Amino acid sequence: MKCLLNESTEERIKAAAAKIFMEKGFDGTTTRDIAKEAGLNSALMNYYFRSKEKLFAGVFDEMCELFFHGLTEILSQPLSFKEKILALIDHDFKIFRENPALSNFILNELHRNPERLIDIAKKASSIRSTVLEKQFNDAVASGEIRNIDIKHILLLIPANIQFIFISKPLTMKIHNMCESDFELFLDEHIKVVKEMVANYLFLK
Amino acid sequence: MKCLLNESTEERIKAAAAKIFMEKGFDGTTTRDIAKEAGLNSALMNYYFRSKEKLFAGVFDEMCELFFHGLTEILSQPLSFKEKILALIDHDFKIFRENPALSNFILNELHRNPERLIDIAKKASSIRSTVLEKQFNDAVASGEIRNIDIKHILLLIPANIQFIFISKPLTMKIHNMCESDFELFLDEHIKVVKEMVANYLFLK
DNA sequence: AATAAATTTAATCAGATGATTAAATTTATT
DNA sequence: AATAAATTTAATCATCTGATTAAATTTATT
Repeated sequence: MKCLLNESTEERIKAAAAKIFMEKGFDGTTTRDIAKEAGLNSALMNYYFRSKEKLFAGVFDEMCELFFHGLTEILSQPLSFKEKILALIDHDFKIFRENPALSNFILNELHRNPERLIDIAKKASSIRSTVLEKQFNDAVASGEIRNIDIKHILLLIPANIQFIFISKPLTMKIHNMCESDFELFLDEHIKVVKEMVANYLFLK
Repeated sequence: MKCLLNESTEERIKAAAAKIFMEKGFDGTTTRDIAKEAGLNSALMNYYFRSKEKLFAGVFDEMCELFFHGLTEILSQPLSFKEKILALIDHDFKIFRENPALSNFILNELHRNPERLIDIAKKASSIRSTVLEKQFNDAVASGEIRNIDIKHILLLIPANIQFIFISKPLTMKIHNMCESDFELFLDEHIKVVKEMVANYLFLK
């Protein structure tokens, strides 16, 4: 019986699982939660995915692709280093804005379960690109970019993009923001971030 | 029977709970985990704290005090706005460095359980201080501080201090850092952060 | 020293959880 | 149309979990 909505059962389970795992984390999510969200019977988790853990691993893998998408797509493009940074900021800000729980989900899971790091390094391989490193060094040598270790840059960018989403509940509460206030704040904040980063990193 | 170490049973349970909750979160922690860590019998959770939830609430409350300590202690001191920012950076960096899992713990819990925000606003009350706001406005008017909404500053500072700890597992993996490499990186990074923030915020 | 109160222990409970099972149903193949 | 294969369902299982219970032990009080 193919489902009512022309979506396969497997896909329905995965979509429901992604939603609930993102909200409640692995431990806080029961197979019955997922089944309810999908409108299916909980035995199907095991029929299609063998275990809750394997279902989670699949969801986590896909979310990591999304998390690192900016790095993999932007940093390998034929752009100057400066252009890459600005493009990365725009790209990542868009991704995280569309998936506000993503960062918290991935980073918390890495605290909870460091073994998942084993597979994750591959996805972040573009960070370790020697091409990028050489490009960076040339930009420093030409006086275009501030002379700091590239590792700091690769931390400053996600810090200033992701933290606002990680701290969203807190920020909204402290400043009494409704959802639309927060959206306006996001628009402003990304401008501040770009200005600050440019001001510090780009010397000419 | 007072325990071997001259610490009360209640304190031993709380300390063990804080440790395990910080590692595994609420859902991932069992009362038996805590009992084992404390070297006690799990029925004592209920004897002393009535429930796992109440034990957690006590631990969470204390961790929030620590999380907001910089804000409550530094922002109310008789310092210029600029001095406050620099003092806050140093203070917070020290707190989070000593408690690297703190930020992830608090912020993830607020995602998982937004009801905890009800009590949290009180602890962050110094953020909403009219004294601070006036001081900030004066500093802007005198051309000392960049003219942006203070909310952005109150986000940039924790972003650049806390994110490095939230993303610690990932950063260490990506850059193949051992613990001492990471400590060195921290020393460098805080310098970069201070320089970037000063460069952007402080106009004279 | 005897008694009361507090604390601790070990066993047990009721409900929840991931997983399994077997039957029912649907889809695919002959 | 009959049969086989795949999918779904509902019940059940074994284990775990927070909580309770009653007995044992320790500490405090008289």
